Amino acid sequence: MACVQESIPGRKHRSVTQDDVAQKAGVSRALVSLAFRGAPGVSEESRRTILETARLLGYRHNVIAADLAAKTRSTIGLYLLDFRNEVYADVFRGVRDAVERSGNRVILAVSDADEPTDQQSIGALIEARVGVVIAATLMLPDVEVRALAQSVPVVSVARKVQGVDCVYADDEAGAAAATSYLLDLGHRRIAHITGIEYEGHLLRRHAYEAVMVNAGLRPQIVVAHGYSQDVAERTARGFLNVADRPTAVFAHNDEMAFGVREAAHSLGLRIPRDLSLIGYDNSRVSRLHGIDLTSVDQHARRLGQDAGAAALARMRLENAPLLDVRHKPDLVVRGSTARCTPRSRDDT
Amino acid sequence: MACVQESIPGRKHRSVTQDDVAQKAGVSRALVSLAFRGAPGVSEESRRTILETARLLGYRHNVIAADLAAKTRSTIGLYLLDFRNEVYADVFRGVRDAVERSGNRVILAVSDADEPTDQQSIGALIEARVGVVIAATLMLPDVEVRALAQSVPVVSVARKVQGVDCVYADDEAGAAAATSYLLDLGHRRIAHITGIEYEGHLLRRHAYEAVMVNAGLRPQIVVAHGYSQDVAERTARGFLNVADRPTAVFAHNDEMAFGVREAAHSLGLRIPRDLSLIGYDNSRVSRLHGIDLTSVDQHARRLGQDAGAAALARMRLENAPLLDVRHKPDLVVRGSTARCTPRSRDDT
DNA sequence: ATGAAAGCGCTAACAC
DNA sequence: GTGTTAGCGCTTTCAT
Repeated sequence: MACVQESIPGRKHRSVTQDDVAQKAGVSRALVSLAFRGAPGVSEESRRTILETARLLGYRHNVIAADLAAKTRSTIGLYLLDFRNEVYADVFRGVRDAVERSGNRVILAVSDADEPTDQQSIGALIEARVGVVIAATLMLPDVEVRALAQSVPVVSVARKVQGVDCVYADDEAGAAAATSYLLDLGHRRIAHITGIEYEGHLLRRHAYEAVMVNAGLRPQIVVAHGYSQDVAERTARGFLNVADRPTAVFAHNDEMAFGVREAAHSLGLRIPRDLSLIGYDNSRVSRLHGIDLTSVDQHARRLGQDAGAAALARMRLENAPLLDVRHKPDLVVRGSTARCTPRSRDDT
Repeated sequence: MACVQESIPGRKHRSVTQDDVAQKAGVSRALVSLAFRGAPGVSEESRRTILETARLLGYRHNVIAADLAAKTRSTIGLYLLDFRNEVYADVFRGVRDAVERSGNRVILAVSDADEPTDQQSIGALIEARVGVVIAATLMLPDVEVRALAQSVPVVSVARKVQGVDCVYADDEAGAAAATSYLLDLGHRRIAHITGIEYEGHLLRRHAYEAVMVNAGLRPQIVVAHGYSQDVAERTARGFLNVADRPTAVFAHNDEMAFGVREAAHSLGLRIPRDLSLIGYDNSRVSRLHGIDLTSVDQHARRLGQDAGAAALARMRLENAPLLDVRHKPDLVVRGSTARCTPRSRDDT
């Protein structure tokens, strides 16, 4: 959301300062500063007069200048991969839950799952002098993430990266559960649709492959040019429109599952009669009547909460031991999955 | 997302400064500063050496300190009412479209449509010394908004407020179109579900009332305790579960429409056979197969873009004339609305 | 074209 | 308890 170059100069201003308050109240700046932070060493009387005159003058504490003077950084930078995917709104809400009452600001950098801009976005956060970066989800290689972590502590959400704080769900377990469930329903031609490859997020794909191979089946992996509904829809129109199409699809996330769903419908395939479908994220939409999508819940809001807490902790103790929080995802079965029937498996 | 009180002190740091660069390059700080902003009055040679040593040292421009020194404010504060409602993610993306390449940061304050916290959230933005506040959507009374605008210029999105920059869609036109469409389909018992009252956002409701009264019909307005799907669902279970239930519902927004939809289904009512439904926002979900919700599009991303542009303009020219951008909303007809049949209108 | 000095609004030592 | 003195990292006159 920001970059170096030519910035609009910004609004000139003249605001009420601690000096103004000090003069009006007949005390020194320092005392005003102390009073305002509830620091000890200020008499009840002074404190009261100071706070009162401050209110009268419309003074507001300048956290920016305070950070500069104290050589601290109290703002948290939050990087979100994509706002079209509800899961990131959930992460945001989780972070907010955790940070809300702490008095720390959050500044945002949002990227795009079809054309990620991690480097640049995180750069902007660093430029804005954030104390910690919470990143959900980084597509950079692990080495690059560690490099970034040299400039500022990073809390990686939904992806494990060696060497930085991590909060994530067990993707392998989630993907394995989804794939196994489809196998149990009798499906044999099960495809997996995913997006651009990047280190550390091949876990779902690998787990799917492992389960398939283990069952003596041939994995069918379709790699789309991104992770959005649109991209998935275009891609799915291709691989669903063939004679030996899969009878079930496990999608990398709900967004992509929705794309597959739209494509299926436009091809006259009905879910789950002709095609079983599983998504990932258990988004609110997946729960709607008429959508009813079987999905894996990675409890994104919870991840956000933990990440927020981790960020605050990292702020206080620069050298605390690295965090590695792994949650267990849950498969939520709904109506988009059904037994494989002759109708769906018209080849056998 | 932030408040005054007891903030976590923040991370101590020690970063590379312009001083470091100046020393290493054998010039003065001032020159480094100039060089870095591409200001005139620096020889090509100096500029090159400075930029090069900066890169070597890993120097990053400190926009925070720069703003302080220059007495400017280059950060934009963005207030969003609720993240569960996709429309606000769209506004965000619009703002980003507009601000992206300008080099200005955006800091966020997100509230909750069921328990709004406008005052506090905007306060936090002011505390963070933003140059402009873009607010979507404020629930404060107009007077209060104008009061806030004393501290910092406000761009109101999706709501018209006299005395500040505004970017919004014509709610009366949108609501009238929706209501009229239901009338045209033969519906007579048309309910409108909306949330907590607040000044300036009664427009949809008023337009609905006007159209109904004009057609000689009795308006049925249901006021829920918020604007979310959950709240709407609970409320709808009540007013749909009666003998002379409405045959059509016009909801304040898509979120509420989804709530009504869930309630209807849980009561065994089918859409549109037993109940016609219209939402507001034309969200991505409304377009999904199986949802297919008739809705009014207020082009939220576009609103965000205009608001972002307005904010940047306001930063440069404090005293530019006030903006008042009104867009035309569009009714998008889908499958959730149908002619009123004896089946749905079992009373006539 | 370059440097010196002052100051943005605040905090942090240390003195009184 | 309260005031004084230095800065934080940067921009901005104003000299040179």
